[in-house]
Amino acid sequence: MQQQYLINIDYSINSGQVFLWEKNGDIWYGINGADVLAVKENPFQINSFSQNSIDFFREKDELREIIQSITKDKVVRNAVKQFPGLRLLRQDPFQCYISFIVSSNSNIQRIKQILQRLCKKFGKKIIFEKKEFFVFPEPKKLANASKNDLLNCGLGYRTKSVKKASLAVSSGQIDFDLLKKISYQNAKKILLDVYGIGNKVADCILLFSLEKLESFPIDRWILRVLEKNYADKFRLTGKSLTEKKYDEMHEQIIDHFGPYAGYSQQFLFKMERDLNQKSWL
DNA sequence: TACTAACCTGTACG
DNA sequence: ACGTACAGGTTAG
Repeated sequence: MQQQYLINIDYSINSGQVFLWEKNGDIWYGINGADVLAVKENPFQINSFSQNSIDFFREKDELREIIQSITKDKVVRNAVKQFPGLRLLRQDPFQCYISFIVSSNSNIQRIKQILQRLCKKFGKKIIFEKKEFFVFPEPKKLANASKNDLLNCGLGYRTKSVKKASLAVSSGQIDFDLLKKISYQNAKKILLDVYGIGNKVADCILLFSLEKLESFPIDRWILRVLEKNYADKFRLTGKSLTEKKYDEMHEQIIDHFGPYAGYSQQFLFKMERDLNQKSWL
């Protein structure tokens, strides 16, 4: 019964958490901050340019306990069964932060395109396993970028958000190490002060890069899952998700799914998008 | 407090 | 082909 706690790289990469990944043969290559990762399965193996081990695939998570904890109903049970080995990923915080600011009102293909352009224009070029990569730019670099250069990356109206958010980091207003240490609620409050970050984006950053596993990003896909399967359980009044409603819903979600709710979100999200045959990377 | 339109831009439909 | 809607949301009013 250990089998189901192995890691499935395809599921994990293709679940909307990351954008700067490419598959080459049976090896996935991905940008993670200033680092480049190379990953393959059977057996699972990960190499990195930096040689630092950051447990990107959260191999040390107690999946057995987590899965048991989130399996509170048959919907999650099905999703977990359908995607064995799907993992949350531990991302570089700054890259994650910018990625999800860029994701607003956009789609995966375009998000990827924009982020690739940012890397190419502002990131350092490195050679890893005989291949050329452009890593993710440093906060300072994006904070100092000209409006025009950013626009040329395809950011559109998100240019202002990216610039301000980068400045917030380079100036020290946003300190990811600190955010990791404090509570979910407090860290979220701080993130929400940044222009361009709302509830959903904040929750993505907290879940995917700041160790807040109780975070449960609610986007239109998850909303669909909840409406379809949990209409009786969670209050879903009205059309739009106002800030207050988002908070209320999160509270009900934690009550139901527990402290690892973020993992349940990832399974449900993956399931719903696959069901609708939406494309990934 | 609750609700809506507007927002850059590429791409998928009709 | 060519216009229009829509995309993992946020902000301003």
